[in-house]
Amino acid sequence: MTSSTTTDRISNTADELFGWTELRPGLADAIAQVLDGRDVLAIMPTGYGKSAVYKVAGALLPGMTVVVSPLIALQDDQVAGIRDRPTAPTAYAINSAQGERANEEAWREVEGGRVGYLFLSPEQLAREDVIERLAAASVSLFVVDEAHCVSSWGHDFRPDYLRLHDAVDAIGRPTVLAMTATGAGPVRQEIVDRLELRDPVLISRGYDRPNIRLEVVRHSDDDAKRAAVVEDVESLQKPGLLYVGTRRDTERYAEELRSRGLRAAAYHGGLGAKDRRGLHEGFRADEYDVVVATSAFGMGIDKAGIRFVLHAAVTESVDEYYQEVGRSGRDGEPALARLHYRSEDLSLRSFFAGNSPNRSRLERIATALASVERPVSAAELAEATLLSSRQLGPSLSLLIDAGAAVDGDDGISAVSDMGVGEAVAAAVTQAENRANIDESRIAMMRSYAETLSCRRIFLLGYFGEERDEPCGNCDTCTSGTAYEHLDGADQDAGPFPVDATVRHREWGSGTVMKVEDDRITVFFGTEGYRVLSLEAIAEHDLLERV
DNA sequence: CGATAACCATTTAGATGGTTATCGGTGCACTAAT
Repeated sequence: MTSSTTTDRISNTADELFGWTELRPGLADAIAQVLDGRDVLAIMPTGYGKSAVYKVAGALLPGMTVVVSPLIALQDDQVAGIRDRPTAPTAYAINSAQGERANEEAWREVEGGRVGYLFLSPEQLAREDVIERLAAASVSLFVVDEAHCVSSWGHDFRPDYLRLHDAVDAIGRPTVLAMTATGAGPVRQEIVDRLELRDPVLISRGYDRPNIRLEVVRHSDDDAKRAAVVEDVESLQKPGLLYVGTRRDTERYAEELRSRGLRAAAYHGGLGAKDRRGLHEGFRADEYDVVVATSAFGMGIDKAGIRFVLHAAVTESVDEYYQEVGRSGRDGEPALARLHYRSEDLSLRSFFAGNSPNRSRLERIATALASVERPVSAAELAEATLLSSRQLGPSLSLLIDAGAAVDGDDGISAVSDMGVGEAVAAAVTQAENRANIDESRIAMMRSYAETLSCRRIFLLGYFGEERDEPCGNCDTCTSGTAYEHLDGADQDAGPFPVDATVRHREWGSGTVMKVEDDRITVFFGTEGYRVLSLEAIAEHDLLERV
């Protein structure tokens, strides 16, 4: 429990080492819980100062703090930020970009016990040599920054995110702190499950951003949409961000905007590291009116005065949308989040969601697992199947998630009573489930774009915060339709309240995410978000509460 | 799925319309060639 001495130590350390005279609500609480040895999932908006949690807690704990950070550029910023405070404990990063010599120097400091914070990518933590050296050091706090990456990137793009719990165990199971700016219930649950957090404390602050005006403009014609987007950027107060769906569109829009005399730059993952850094810094220094970007632009952008975030294409989920939108108006001044929506744009997202699994790869892995006598490491398995770790990762996690392979303490093994054919079939089903979930997340994005209700009620409801009154600062409130479609009312009424666990005849168990007059939205583990009408539920006895 | 590039044919040489093919996001780490 938080004693006054703990409170004092926290505020003294925050002040003396980092110069913070006051910590925002929730931060001191999170620090106290970490010091108490509790795992913590902290959900706070970017710019809230949540890094203070691991900085202060890490300074007060005896050993080293390991921080898992998704981008090397982010690690550089974080290290530089800490080094700017001479009184703070020493910070180092270890990654492929800074060369052998710098890495070895960092390791020497780690071994000498002189490092306060060590920043690593999940890929580093998948290396055996890294784990051995960390296990020899004394790590007392393990931080997963931008923890939503576990859910959004772990499955296929960066599978090492799903194996972080192994790293935590192997270095002596320090306290785990996961932090992110956003996450609906299912995302939070996945973070907790995947990182294997133990009875975690959830600390969530500041979801609502009342100064951001929410708008959606619907289009049927692509050219008309493009024209409207360009016109918006011209007329709105700068600086701002324009998110588009493809790399090509970043160039196209940026060029068009430049031809109209605006300082516009295109940003996407295909640019070199140098260009990317230059653009970040230029944007921070107000050298651009607008950056036109794919979803690559964002994490680590800590700029207070962004006046608008426009979307010329829908995102893959409401989670991602809110994260991108949340980059505006961080100074508390009015800002605009406007989505230019065409239902056709959803198809690009569906294309990305529908990657079918590689059967022959699954077969090779399942065959190899069936033939080994003892549990093997992922590296051994890669060798045995002649697959690169990158090819192996996604297929392997499918097999594990499908229950066709076991990821135990001493390695990965097959499930004895399951044949190769059966294992592959289970993994394929698992992939279909995942595609269903991705598809349902896109469907929720469609719902947001097409709702006539108050958009803020919709968004906050999606993130599990109740609100009954229309916000007055979105387009549906202004047009009046929000007052004719009151979603948020009567949330507690009815047989299936929000957060209730339910069981569907076909889809298994799920959680009620949202309640409306005549229907409810439920998140199912295998299907994702589904909207069910209360009438149909009653008529066919579809759902029971458990 | 949808946008666009590439290709092809055409009541004759440049431009148009139709069909087919291709591509689309997010980053770590590592390697090989400069």
